[in-house]
Amino acid sequence: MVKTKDKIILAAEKLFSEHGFEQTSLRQITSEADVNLASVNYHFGSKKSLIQAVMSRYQSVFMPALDEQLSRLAEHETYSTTDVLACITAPLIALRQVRIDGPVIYLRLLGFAYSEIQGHLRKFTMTHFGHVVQRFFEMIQQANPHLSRKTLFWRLHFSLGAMLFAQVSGQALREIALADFGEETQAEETFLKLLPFVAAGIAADDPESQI
Amino acid sequence: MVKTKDKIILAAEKLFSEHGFEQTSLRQITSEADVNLASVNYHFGSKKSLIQAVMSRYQSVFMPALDEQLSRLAEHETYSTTDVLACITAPLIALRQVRIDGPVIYLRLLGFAYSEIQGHLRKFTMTHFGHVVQRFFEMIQQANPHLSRKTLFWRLHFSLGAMLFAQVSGQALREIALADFGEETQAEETFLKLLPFVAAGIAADDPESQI
DNA sequence: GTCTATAGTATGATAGAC
DNA sequence: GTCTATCATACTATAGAC
Repeated sequence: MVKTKDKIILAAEKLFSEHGFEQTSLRQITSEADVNLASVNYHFGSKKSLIQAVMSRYQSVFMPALDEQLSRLAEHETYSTTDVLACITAPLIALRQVRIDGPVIYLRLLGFAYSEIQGHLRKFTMTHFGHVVQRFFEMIQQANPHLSRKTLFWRLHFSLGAMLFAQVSGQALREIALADFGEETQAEETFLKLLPFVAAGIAADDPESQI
Repeated sequence: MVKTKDKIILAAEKLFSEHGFEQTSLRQITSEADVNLASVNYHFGSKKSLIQAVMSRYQSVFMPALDEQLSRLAEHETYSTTDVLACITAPLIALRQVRIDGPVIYLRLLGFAYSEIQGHLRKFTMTHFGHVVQRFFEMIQQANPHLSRKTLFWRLHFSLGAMLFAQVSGQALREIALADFGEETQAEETFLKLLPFVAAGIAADDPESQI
C-alpha cells in the first residue's frame, strides 16, 4: 500500500511540473493524491518545504551523476563544447529511476523553479550543488578559450532559457508542431534537438572580441 | 493632468513587467497608480482586459514596424539569418515612443505572456498579427534552405526561450554578473549579446539531415 | 496519522452613495 | 468618474477531536 507521504510527493511532482509551483494549490495536490488537505502540513510542514522535497528528490540523483560525467571527461586532454553538454544526457536519463517520466518532469520543474521567483530554490541548489554548477561552467570555459567569461556567462543562460522554455511550453509547442507538420515530437526528442542548437550558439564567434 | 486610465496603464505595465501578470494584483496596481481600486474595473472591465490593453499598446507599434522591416529585406535577392533577425532591432527601439523604457518592458511582458499560461494572450496576438509572425518564419526558412521546417520550428522557439529567459530573469542575472565580473550589463546590451548566439544556433547543421 | 472545522489573509469584482 | 463598503471566493495553515 502506498503511503500518504508518497502519494503527496507523486501528485505534487505531476502538478508542479504541469502548472508551476505557485499556480498549484495544496487543495489540487491533496485532491489528486486523494488524501486529506491537512496531511501536507503534517508530513512536510509547509508548501515551501514540499517544493524543496520535490526538487531535492531529483537534484540528489542528477547532480552527483553529472559531477561524475564531468570528472570522466576532465581526464581527457581536450574536449569540445558538445562533449561538455553531452555530459547532461546520461544523468538526465538516470532520472527514470526516480520516476518513469522523471527526465521530463525534472526539466519542467527546473523551468518553473527559475521563471517563478522561487528564490529559496536557487539558494537551495547553490548551497548543495554549487560546486557542480561551477565545474560545468569552467569546463565550458575550457572548451571555449576564445570567449570572455562574461560572454560565456550570458550564453550559458541563453542556453538554459532555450531549454527551459522548450520544456515549460513543450506541451503547447508539440501540439502546434503536430498541427503544422502532422508529425509528433516526443518530449525527449526536444532535448536532443536542443543540443546542436546550443552548442553552435555557445561556440559562435564573439563580435566584441573581434574588434 | 494625467488621466486615471493612463495612470493605471503606466503602473500596470511597470508591475506586470517586473512580477508577471498573475503575480500582480489589482490592489498593487491601483496603489502604485494612486487611484481607487474600483477604477480598474470601471475603465477596463476586468483584469484580463487590462492585460490585453497593456500588451496591445506595444504590439500595435512593434508588429507593423517589424512587418515593414521584413518587407524591405524581402526585396533583396538573398539574405542571411542574421539579416532577418536584425529586422527585430529597429521596431524594438521604436517602442521608446510608447515609453522611454518601452523596449525592455515589452520584452519582459512577452516573457511572462508565454511563461504564464496566458492562453488568451497568444490567441490575441495570433489573430491580430499572425501574418507577421508567419512571414518572419518563412524568411528565416528562406535564409536556411538546408534545414527542415520542423528543425526550424524548434530552433526558433529555442531562440525565443533564450530571449525571454534573459529578459525575465534579467535583473537577477545582471546582479550575479555584476558580482562575478564587477562589470555592469545594460538590459539592452543583453539583447545585442543574444543575436550572434541565436543566429549561430539557428543556422547550425542539422544532425538529422546529415544522415 | 487522519480527519473536520475554522482562523486569517488575499484576491477579483460589484453595488450604490456622491 | 470616483469613492466606500462589501460580497464571494480562494488560499495556506493550524487547533483539536478521534
